Amino acid sequence: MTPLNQTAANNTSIPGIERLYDTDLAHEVEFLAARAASRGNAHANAMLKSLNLKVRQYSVLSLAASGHKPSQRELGEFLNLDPSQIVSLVDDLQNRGLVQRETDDSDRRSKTIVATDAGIELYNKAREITQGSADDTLATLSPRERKQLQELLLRVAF
Amino acid sequence: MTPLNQTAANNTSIPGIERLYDTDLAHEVEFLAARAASRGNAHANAMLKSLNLKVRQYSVLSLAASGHKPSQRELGEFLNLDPSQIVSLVDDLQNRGLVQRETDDSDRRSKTIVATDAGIELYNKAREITQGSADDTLATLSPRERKQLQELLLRVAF
DNA sequence: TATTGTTATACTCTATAACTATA
DNA sequence: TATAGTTATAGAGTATAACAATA
Repeated sequence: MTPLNQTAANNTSIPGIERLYDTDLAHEVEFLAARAASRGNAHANAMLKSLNLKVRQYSVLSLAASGHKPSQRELGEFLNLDPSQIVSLVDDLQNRGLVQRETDDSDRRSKTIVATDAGIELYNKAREITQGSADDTLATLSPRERKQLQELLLRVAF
Repeated sequence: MTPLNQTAANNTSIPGIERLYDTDLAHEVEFLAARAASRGNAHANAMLKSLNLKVRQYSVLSLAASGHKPSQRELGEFLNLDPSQIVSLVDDLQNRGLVQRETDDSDRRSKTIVATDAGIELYNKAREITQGSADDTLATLSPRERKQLQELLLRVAF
């Protein structure tokens, strides 16, 4: 519980939030993940604004453009979103001509979401932007460390 | 763009979202961080319900109990929250007798947030719960990997 | 003038339940 | 009876601007 970086020349408490790096909270993996994700999300949203996309929509578009023909239920499960949220996300992308709903012939309740040509084109632009955004957010990591982080998160995320 | 795990005996597409592990999105660090954080947050919220706390409130309580006497502005910066959100979080905790506002004598605009005895007591219980929650969420990692993840996230989170 | 906390407000996101069509 | 998608709605979270007190 002693503050970090206290020197003889500066024995008053350190100004700014660096002071709080010393707390229990700042050592909790879950807190750090949430903060990192929140920052990354905010930065990506800001950069995607040029395409009138948010990270949420970009994620759906990405899966729609993957060729795997996910159903709405699968999108919801993969993105940790409620089915009703998927409806409005897909509605929006469909109204913009970026994705299409196709009823699954083997189960006519289910609708698979696929990107249109325009959707794929926009996705390619968006992907460059999000990659740039991630480069910014993860700039403090070496390529090897970034790969390590990716692999560790993959095992926690699913 | 070829699906994973396709065998001769199973050359139709794999059911379930595992099919989507093959996508670009599933390899994006930012997406994985967001999903991991979302899951961890949901699980911790569910477990903290027994103390009538949410992760947000727990975070404020933790910093209030740290002995570092953070101001509301510092809480907002550290937790990536708007000042007005801090007001209502602190209001709530204060109404429950868990934290107190103390006006900073060196700058009478600023209010430092400190935990009461009851707040510290509840925090100790809550901390055990969140540790258990993190143990669940991070169960797939070895202690060494967990430490690695913590250190990598720390460098991305701030 | 600028900053801290506060209030008010609008907006977005989230969670829930009920409904339909299919299975 | 159960499931995928849809709709409606209430609740929680977020973002913005304006204000009072203080610097």
